[in-house]
Amino acid sequence: MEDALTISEVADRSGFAASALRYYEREGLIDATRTPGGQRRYDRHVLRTLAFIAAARHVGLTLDEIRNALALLPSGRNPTKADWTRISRSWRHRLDAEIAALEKLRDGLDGCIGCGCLSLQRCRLSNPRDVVASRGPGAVFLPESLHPAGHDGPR
Amino acid sequence: MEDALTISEVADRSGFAASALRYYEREGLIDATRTPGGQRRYDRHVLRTLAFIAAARHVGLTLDEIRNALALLPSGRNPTKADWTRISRSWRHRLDAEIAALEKLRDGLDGCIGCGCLSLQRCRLSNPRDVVASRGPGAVFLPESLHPAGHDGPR
DNA sequence: GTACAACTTGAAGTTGACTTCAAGTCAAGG
DNA sequence: CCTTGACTTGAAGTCAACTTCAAGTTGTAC
Repeated sequence: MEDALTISEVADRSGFAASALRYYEREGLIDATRTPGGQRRYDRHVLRTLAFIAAARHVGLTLDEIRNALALLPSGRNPTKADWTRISRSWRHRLDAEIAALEKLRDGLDGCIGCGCLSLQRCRLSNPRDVVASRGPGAVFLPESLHPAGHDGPR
Repeated sequence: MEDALTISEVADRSGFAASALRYYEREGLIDATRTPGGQRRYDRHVLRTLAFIAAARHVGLTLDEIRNALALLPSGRNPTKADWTRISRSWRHRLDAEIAALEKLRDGLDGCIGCGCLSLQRCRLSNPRDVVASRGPGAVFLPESLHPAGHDGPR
């Protein structure tokens, strides 16, 4: 069958580096069969999974979250359109939340930093929950909906 | 003068861990004077800078970018409202761009993954720049293999 | 004047998502 | 059969943005 793709073919077609594909396999996000000699061979099916992973990473999901999402796919049969729709639906919420948070931040800019009132005590920009850190280390400010800096796509 | 804050006071008031404040100082984002014994003392002014840093991190700027932004502030006098406005203006663009990208992604979800057409060749979700490797032979992995399941609309 | 919390430093550790490397093995064309 | 490029592995390196640690010093309350 012509279904068997080598790792470099998958790399070329998916845009992921071969090393990333091996990493994803170790992490349990994709799988591959092996030739008698031990080299990986991929079903074309993996390209769709990789497209999903790329989009999910784009949205800011961690590999851990993506693994969980992929676990919702049926293991036996090929995923249907409804399957993909179901697991991508949660992104909607995440995206909506992120967009809302960013818009709030943007609108806050004009009223808060823009007006020069940037105050730790009052400003919801820098202290959105008005919670002063007695909580754990770091990242007190960042609502979870926002992905931290260093948002890099694949490759 | 009551302007001199210890590192733990600044930590409490800003929400940053003391270790982060030392790190930011090493990285040139904030500065501190020293007691004769070598302990840090901060001007209250630093709280505003930290609020700026927190908000900027929130937007997704790297410390490097933030350092550059802070460099635009006048070094001698206290920053005025106009100064903060000026350097935060670029965030507007960044935020607008991020929001636009997320909205595009979200809207793409319904049309792209949502409809089950998730295709590496065409989908702007996974292939946002429309950079296609060699225009391969046709629809290699278009959802022929997928069940033509009932049309469940988005949402 | 002493106890003790708060502070100091440099170095090393952490996390996530990979990449790079070294040294060896496999697959396919001629 | 031979060559050559693609592939394999585990280990180690990278990056940002910190945190943690160990060992020693300072500030201040009593």
